[in-house]
Amino acid sequence: MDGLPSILHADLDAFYASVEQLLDPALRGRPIAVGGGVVLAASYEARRFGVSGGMSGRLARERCPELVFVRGRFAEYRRLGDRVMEILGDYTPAVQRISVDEAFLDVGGSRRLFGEPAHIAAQIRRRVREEVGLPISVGAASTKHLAKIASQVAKPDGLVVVDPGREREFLDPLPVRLVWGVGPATEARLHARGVTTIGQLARASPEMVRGLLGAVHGASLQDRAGNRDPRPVRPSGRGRSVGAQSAFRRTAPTPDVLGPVLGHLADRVAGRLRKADRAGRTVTVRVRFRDLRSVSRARTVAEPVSCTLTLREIAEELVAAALVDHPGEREVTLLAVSVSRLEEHLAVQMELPVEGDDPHRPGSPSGTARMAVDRSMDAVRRRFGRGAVGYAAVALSDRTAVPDEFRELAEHDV
DNA sequence: TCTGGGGTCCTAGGACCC
DNA sequence: TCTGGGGTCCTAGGACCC
Repeated sequence: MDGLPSILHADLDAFYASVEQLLDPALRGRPIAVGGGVVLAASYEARRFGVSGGMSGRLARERCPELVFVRGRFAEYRRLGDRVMEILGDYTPAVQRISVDEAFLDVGGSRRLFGEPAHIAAQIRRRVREEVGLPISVGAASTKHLAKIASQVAKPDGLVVVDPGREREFLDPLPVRLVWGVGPATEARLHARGVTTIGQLARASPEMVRGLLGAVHGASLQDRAGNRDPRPVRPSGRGRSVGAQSAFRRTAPTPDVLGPVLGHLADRVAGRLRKADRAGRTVTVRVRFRDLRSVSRARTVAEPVSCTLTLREIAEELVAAALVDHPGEREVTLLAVSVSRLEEHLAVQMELPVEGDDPHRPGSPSGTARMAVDRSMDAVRRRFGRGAVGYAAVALSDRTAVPDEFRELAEHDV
């Protein structure tokens, strides 16, 4: 798949930490971590000490005694990420945003206006630096996958253009871990077969790779390694599921403790669904035990759910079922609730007369009462913010608690 | 390093239908 | 009576990504 390098991948460097250093000059050049109990992001200065995202704050401090912790200004991350995306949008409408700080662009149609892709990439980097004040790395190549690898190689604060005809030369010596879809488990299996570079994966026997990793996964990884994965840049679609989870210290799984946690999670999930005028038919819960093993239970219902109380009840039943199946587990460390098989579903709807009183039906008398509760909560929140009313965030989580603003940054569009 | 929170996709196997 | 074979929907778990 040699061709003109018209795909760009733009990725802000150590985004949260860079924003903090931008907003507070005293932090520049110093090792900083965003977060407290858990490191949500680390500056490059901190990474040199072995500090990385997901690490406990205590370990990070051990590795880097002069590490500066900052709380995190999440609204600023959203605002500055949006400004960067606006700059990208100046060069093409074909922008596929992957997360708050990362996007693909197809600039194939932008040559006449803005010049060659390499030139556009350089302009983007300069404008983001001058107009926003942040470092951004860009990769330019003939495919999304190759552009993404190029931007990773370019970091920090660099530009890598993979010229047509030189794709193999660029790709072959790189570690196989850089292939999109190769995580720790796949990497270990490939290493066990002596496959450590992308070139080796590209040239390995397809039978061996498919036997090792499964037909579909194996074939797609080899396509990527061989640069035969021509997926187009397309503006991101709507999400397929909505979920929320909460980790906490070891807790005996009694209904009086887990009920409020599930109420809070159901409220977050159902509130987002209603805001997007959607509802879903499959409810899934996940329960994690002390040893970090987890189990899930799911139920698909006939009528799409977006009501907080209904979701909470289903979640409670599923969690109870999971616990019954694992009677030996005396402590729980995480609960998750998610809703999938989403459908369009206007949150404000007519009261439909139906016989019986199944509260799970939106038109039933008690179903209508439930919706009225949701609607008035939603209205109060629209005026006064999410924290104004509702299920209190549960205080089970102390050290590991992550602020709601951070959760919102990770949310995909529903 | 014992691990936060948001997602996606894939697979195997069972239930059920024709 | 026992049987083939395909399709769909669903559940549980795993791997991966940002």
